[in-house]
Amino acid sequence: MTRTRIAEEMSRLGLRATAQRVSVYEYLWNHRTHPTVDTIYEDLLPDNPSFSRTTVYNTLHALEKSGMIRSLSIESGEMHYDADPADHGHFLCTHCRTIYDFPISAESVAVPHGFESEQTDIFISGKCKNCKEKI
Amino acid sequence: MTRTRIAEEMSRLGLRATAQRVSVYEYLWNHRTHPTVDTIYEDLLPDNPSFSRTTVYNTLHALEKSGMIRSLSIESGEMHYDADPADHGHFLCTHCRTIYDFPISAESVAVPHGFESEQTDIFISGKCKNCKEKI
DNA sequence: TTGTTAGTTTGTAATGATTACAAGTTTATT
DNA sequence: AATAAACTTGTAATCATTACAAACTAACAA
Repeated sequence: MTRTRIAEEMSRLGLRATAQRVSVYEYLWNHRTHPTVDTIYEDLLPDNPSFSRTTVYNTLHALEKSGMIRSLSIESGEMHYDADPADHGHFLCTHCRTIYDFPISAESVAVPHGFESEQTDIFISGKCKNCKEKI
Repeated sequence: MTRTRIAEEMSRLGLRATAQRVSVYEYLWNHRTHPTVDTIYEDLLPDNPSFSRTTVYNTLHALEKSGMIRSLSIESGEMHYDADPADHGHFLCTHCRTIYDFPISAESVAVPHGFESEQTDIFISGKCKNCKEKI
């Protein structure tokens, strides 16, 4: 996704497409590892020396509110971020700490009658295929 | 559940059944509201003046490790605790902040082939029935 | 163009949940 | 009773996140 298209998408959602915001989203789009605020900040800093950690926080909150991205509290401690806001599950390997995406079926998310679901998080932790074979 | 039976269960799992630990578990057993560390601490303090917040943390970690309870990171910020370790979903009402339990079906937890699931968390947030009707 | 205003960025300081640690206490075992 | 291991407690540190205020930037009107 080009920076121009990212900027257009932000404008469409009523967000000012500042250089910093575009950079954060571009980073998330290109790094599907569900990075933390700190990883994003540290990786973007070399190319944007004036970058502030607070800007990363502000941007992520704005993007999440507008629905462009999704936050994952799959680990206690730090938040992770995902450029894909569509419904899918997340698997955290307790050995290598990798977070994997996986598809979920519609019936997975059946809430009780009368309840209105706004956001669904399916977090599973365990051993991933790689680690299971290596250990 | 009596304190004696709680103590027996702890011993069975290789945990020392101290008065403090039994109190924490007894509290969780009787309060199915998924309380936070601070709520547990504040509520138990009047009857146990020497109680320490650190003991609540230590106890909850020990109980979780042994499988007697479950921790929920359904809200960023504070951890919630649940006396029921069996698989079930949690619904957080974004209006009244109540956390509801709900049943989940077996197919909800289908991880990719080769992956080994150790823990499953299904968190849904939205408006609960009560709040939807009142608003 | 210039001025005005609202929105954004940035750095620093505060907050608040959690963990680290060490000294004291309790429990299980001999 | 003696000993060692486990547990409790209070205090101090840690660390992600938020609050805040000043500087900056973009949009828009006169």
